Amino acid sequence: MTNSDNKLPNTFENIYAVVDSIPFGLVMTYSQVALYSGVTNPRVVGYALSRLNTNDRNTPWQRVVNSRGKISDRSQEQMKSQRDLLESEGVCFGRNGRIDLNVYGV
DNA sequence: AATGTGACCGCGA
DNA sequence: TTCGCGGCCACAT
Repeated sequence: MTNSDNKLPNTFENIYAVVDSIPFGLVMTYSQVALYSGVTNPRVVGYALSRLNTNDRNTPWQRVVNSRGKISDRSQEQMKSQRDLLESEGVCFGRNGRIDLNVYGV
């Protein structure tokens, strides 16, 4: 066991681990994921998730939304699939496409 | 080593 | 209430 083996796992691994822990049917904001994974800036979480597209994992990326309870801007295609996936988990979207974080938040 | 970039967030208008 | 702008930090090049 060398000293270099003591270093913490890289940021992405931490982020993915937290996202993996989000329960079925619930959502977390980027800020929350950042907080729980030890990252200071929530933007990094979005960055990590965007890189997830290329790595196939069973990570429930759809359960991460922004602080307003809305799906973050991206291609229409991706946004629609995220919404579909969440609705299939029983998450209800309000009138302006918002999720009530007091109900579905962790 | 330096610069660019982003699935964010909070605040002021 | 919605919209625009700046600040933030870690990954990519």
